Amino acid sequence: MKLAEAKAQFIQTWGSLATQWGINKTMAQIHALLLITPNPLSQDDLMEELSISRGNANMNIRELIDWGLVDRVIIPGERKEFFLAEKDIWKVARQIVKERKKRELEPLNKVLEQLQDVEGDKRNAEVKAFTETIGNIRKFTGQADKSLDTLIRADENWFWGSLIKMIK
Amino acid sequence: MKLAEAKAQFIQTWGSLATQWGINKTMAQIHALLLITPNPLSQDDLMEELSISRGNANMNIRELIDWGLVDRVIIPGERKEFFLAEKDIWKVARQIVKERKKRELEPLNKVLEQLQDVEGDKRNAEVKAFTETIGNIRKFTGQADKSLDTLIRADENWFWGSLIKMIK
DNA sequence: CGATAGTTTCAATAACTATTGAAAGCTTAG
DNA sequence: CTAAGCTTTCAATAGTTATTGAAACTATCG
Repeated sequence: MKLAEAKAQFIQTWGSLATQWGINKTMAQIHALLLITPNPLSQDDLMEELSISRGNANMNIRELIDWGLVDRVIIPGERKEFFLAEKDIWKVARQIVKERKKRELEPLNKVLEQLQDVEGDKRNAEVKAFTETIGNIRKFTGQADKSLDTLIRADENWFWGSLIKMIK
Repeated sequence: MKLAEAKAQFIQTWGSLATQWGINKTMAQIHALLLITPNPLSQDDLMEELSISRGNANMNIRELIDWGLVDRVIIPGERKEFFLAEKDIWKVARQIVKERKKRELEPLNKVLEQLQDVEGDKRNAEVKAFTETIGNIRKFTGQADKSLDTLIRADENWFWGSLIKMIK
């Protein structure tokens, strides 16, 4: 397979995978392109390679920076801004976990906490089923919360190493 | 908080969380309602409680069954079909991981494998960066694949227990 | 075998989300 | 200061995905 073809396929695969995870396709494609490009790219480079508009490029670059996956780079002598992605996939994964945890798991935990105490007779089957389910979900999300914190702080070798040892 | 209100909030929270993960809102809401309901519900019950159409209900119930999260239940003397959700959240989570792994991670691994060998000079910076990134992603997804398999097979206490011991 | 209760399908439509592109806003160099 | 180069915003529009509802289908009962 030729490089250009392989690049295109990677960008497109990454983009469609992202949509299945509630992530904007363009955002994933920009990220994919930056991941496989050794040097920083300008907004115009991204627009051209991916055939996207200025506004779209701008918005999604900003989002990627906000997620901590891409950095702005200044190249001396150039007026334009350039962009560079973190290449260490383990760091990328941890960063994504960290952000999604903050944006989703933590708010969910707050809601569940409020739902834990409903008024009503505890002997009523409906009330009982509700509080029980919410309680179990809370237990689960609470454990997930702690474990993800550890994972976020973890060093690659330590984490996979321990997990693999634990598995055997 | 009153039960009815709490139920409604849980259903709506679960539904909007789902959309952030590429899961259909109605599917998540039906699942949420079945999770907090002790007895099996009919399609008509679901349609009424969630104010959704027959077609929508039918389609998403089928999808939930397909994901292994909901079971069809026959109640003697009743002509209708009833539906019941698995209440053990740990089992639910494992089932979701199992399905997403099968539907997404495994196909991704196949694509990455093909992308691994591109033609061209290995000393070329572009070729080098590409093969290196793809290689790293493969290493990562390969490890994730194995670890998820273990997690899927794992028993709750064993898994969290070991993870917590490992963390400390 | 109808008649009836229940289920499934699917084309039309609605709702939602992403994308464009032109205009406004900055920033820097001269 | 102001013109040129570059970035950001946002209302309009396109594209995508979800939902409806009526018709077709299937199973069950007397």
